[in-house]
Amino acid sequence: MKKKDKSTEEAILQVARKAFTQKGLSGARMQDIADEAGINKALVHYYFETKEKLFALIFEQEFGKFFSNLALVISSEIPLFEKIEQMVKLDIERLSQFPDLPLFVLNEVSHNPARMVKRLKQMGVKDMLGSFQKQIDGEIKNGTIKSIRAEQLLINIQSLSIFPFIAKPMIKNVFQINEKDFQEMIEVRKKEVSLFIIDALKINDKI
Amino acid sequence: MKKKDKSTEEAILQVARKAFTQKGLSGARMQDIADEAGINKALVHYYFETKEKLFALIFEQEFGKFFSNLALVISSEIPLFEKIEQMVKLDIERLSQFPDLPLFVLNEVSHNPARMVKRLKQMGVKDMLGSFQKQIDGEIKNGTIKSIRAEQLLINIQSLSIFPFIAKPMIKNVFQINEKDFQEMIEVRKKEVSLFIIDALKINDKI
DNA sequence: AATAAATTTAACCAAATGGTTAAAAAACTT
DNA sequence: AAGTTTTTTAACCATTTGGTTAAATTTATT
Repeated sequence: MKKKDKSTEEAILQVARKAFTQKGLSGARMQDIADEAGINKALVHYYFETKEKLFALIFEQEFGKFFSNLALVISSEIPLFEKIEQMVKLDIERLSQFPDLPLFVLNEVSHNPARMVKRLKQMGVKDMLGSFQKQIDGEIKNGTIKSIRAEQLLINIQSLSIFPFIAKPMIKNVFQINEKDFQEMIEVRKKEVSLFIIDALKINDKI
Repeated sequence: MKKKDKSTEEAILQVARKAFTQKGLSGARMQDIADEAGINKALVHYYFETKEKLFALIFEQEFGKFFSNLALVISSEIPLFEKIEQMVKLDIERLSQFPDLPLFVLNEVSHNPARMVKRLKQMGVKDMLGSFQKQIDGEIKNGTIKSIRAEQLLINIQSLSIFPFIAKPMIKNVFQINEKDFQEMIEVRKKEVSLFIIDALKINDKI
């Protein structure tokens, strides 16, 4: 039986997303996608032609999610520390919703860097970086924060936000915690990571 | 023609490692492994029986590398800040040698968490964590560092060290840098990440 | 209701893939 | 040198897999 509340196309996309994010391009099976969507395999091809095209579609969507709103926050006109707080919060909340996202995106970008190039150009990455660099250089000159390159800071922010989701099964095993504990740990991070970063940046004006 | 400087078995392992780390379990092909090792496919099975067994072997080796010496440093009897420095240096130097390591290990752990469980027990992870927690709690009581949980600090250290390697192709594209630039950036991180962490921990004794 | 268009399916197909087998070749023993 | 064991290969095999086709069914259109 088929649920008609969602169109067939949507149903396929939803199932394919799950399959690809969990098993990757080579690990996912068209037959499984069809089965799980409750339809014939030929129908998947009817809507999306090839596995590669279906995958490319999913990848584009997920790649978009991966960067969603980040550019907006980075190039917004708010104070640096506030901006860091917002970036961390945004990242962690987004990833709490889509925990498989970063491993999937980074994995596929590694296997096929070309796939990302087009999409990156579409988003205004270059401008974004320029304005952020300026803000940081300003703060450094003001003596508000220690000297650091914008790229390094950006990488630090993203590392601290994203990595725990990539390493989730490892973390759960190493620290012997269950899903609930993990989510609590993430909640703690949502508050503490931005403080951690800000503390690392602040000038320690000992007298 | 075959190079006999390395035994066939070793040659297979070497080629298989490359294949699996780059393409994953489902993406790698036994035929490709045989071809690249310059031998017949049946010979791969002669030495390692099945793809799964060959993969498991490679995974164990790489998983070992992933944690190599970390336990030693964590449970060593040196001051906290020095320990952090050593951990970061160890991590980044190891990953500079094996850049594909973290994505491969974390990816496969995600796809099949069971694979890691045995190996984790072999290493003394539990004791390691206990002693580290004590050291940190000591420093907190001493007023040397801000309050933080050992797990969170450990995750922060690993995030900052490992993530850039996982995101390498993304970073190279976003920041428009080539391989050499990337390696220079990593060199900078080897020095700055530990300072970043230590600064984040230090109490800011403003008067 | 009749017709046309879109959707869905069952049955196939060719290529790829992990794995096997039996024989040849190489290395080792005596 | 003859015999034994180990290593290596060519040729297969069964299954899986992405993809196709032609017919059936459902959904518009008139």
